Amino acid sequence: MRYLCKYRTKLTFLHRMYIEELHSAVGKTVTLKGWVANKREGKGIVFVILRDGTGYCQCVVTEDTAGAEGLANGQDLSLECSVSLTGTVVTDEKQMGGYELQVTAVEPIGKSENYPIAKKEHGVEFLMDQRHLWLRSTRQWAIMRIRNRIIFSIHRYFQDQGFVQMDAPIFTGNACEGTSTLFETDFYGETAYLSQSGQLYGEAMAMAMGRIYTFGPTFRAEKSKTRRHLSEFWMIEPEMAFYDIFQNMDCIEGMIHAIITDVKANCQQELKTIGRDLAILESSMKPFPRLTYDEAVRIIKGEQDVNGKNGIGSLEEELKKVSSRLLEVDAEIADREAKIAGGSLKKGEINFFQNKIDSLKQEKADLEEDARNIPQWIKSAKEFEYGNDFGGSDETVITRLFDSPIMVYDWPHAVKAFYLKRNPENPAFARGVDVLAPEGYGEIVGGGERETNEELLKAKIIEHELPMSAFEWYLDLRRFGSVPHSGFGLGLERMVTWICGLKHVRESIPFPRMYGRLTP
RNA sequence: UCCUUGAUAGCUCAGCUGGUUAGAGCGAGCGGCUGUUAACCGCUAGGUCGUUGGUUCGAGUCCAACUCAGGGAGCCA
Repeated sequence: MRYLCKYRTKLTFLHRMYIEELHSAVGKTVTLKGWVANKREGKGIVFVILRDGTGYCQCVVTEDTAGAEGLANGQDLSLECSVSLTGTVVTDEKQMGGYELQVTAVEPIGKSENYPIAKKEHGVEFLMDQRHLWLRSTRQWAIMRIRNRIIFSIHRYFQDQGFVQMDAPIFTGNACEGTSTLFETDFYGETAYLSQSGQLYGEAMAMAMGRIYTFGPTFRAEKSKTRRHLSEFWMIEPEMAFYDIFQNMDCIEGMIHAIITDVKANCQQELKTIGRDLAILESSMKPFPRLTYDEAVRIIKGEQDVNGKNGIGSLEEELKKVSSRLLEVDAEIADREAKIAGGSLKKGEINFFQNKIDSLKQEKADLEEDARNIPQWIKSAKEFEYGNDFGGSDETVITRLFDSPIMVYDWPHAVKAFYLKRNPENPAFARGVDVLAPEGYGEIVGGGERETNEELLKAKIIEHELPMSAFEWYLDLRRFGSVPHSGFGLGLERMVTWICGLKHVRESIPFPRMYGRLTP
């Protein structure tokens, strides 16, 4: 017995493989280690969908190949228990991944009883409470792998060009844009804040390195309950000496193109799993339209069309579509409920109808949400006052008209941050730039050219009622070798959300921290 | 902070204008069928209807307050 165990361990070790490597092992005997993602049973046969983090593979256990003990072990497997399966690799086009394992040995590792996440739709709150387990689901697996790829491609984009990565501090003493959205904490008796941006430190480092980027967590105590907000999120903030706002825009565009190219090349399976419409990613590979604030405002107010489409008009159309779809959904629900009530259906059909009704109800709830929101958006777009910053709804109105991200620049200086440079030709405007993602995703990047003049900066700091003393070191950057420079901040989670086409940012980060959510 | 929607079994939801022992499907347990891909058949267990108070002969259903959650505004990436 002891000998057998030793031998088996050695054999297991020798042939241990990851699912993504199976293409090189057709006809060979290998061992896969992972978790049971799904299981279907028949008489004398068990189908196990095994996942090991690199992919999914159907493994078939029969008495013929695995023996009576193997079959019994296979039958005992439960959802999400861990197991080591040894068997022969065969090709099977019907399977996800294209391969199947004909199992010869089943070695249970860790049990799993009453796994809470079922093969059925769940509510958001329930899933969020189970986030530590939800991450194992196929869809979440795919999203997290795409997130990983995006992070990697961002590093590569900047490293390839010679940018230096730097880490900005998390504890900060100064409030960058007022104190209302900062998390306060005690720092040896002093008040410290959790960083909401590494930008000012990035500027200092750019004067040392030329071009840098930060990549770290940022914290904002905004009590926002929307699909775009997190309290803790990751931001990439490049800062480039001797770049003006237009070179800055080139850099942003290049980065986003690099991310899309990389994700498309390396995450095909993942994109397919989440059902992402790739057309919008394709059309985002061209240069992004660059609009001034003035142009963007005209579009939002419906005074200017884009490719024959009107912003407000298209929202009104959308509203009509929502109402008519709502009627269809209601009719379909009523129809299916009547058929179930009719009593002539078999149990399996009732089950199928019930599932259908559940998802229709979900769609109905979403449509009703839209029906409530869209009129508000139309109203706020019509009433948009020149000179204001864009709100979420304004971004929705304008981005619906484009099939790629757009860049809006030259904002009224009064509504933007103190550190932005004025347009030398028209000081009413600040050289800020926002990148708005299409499909209503809104702002994914905010940035601009920085003010280089010490006196203008001081005036702005006073205007924003910020404590001058906290910015002395920052002003030093203008006193000693000030140069034109620019930078931007990319919200990683918003980027992931857009690339994956998610409904909500909470799925774009492993453990979201948001208003009302601190666990798990 | 404001607006809006909601809270009924482990999960997803019914429960119409207040009326005797609160329902379904999934999941779980047991048994049978099946090279299966969230659609097979049968049986069993499982709920003080978010909390508190009120109206009423009678409240899951009506009213008020609170708590929690979804979405939106503001603010932002």
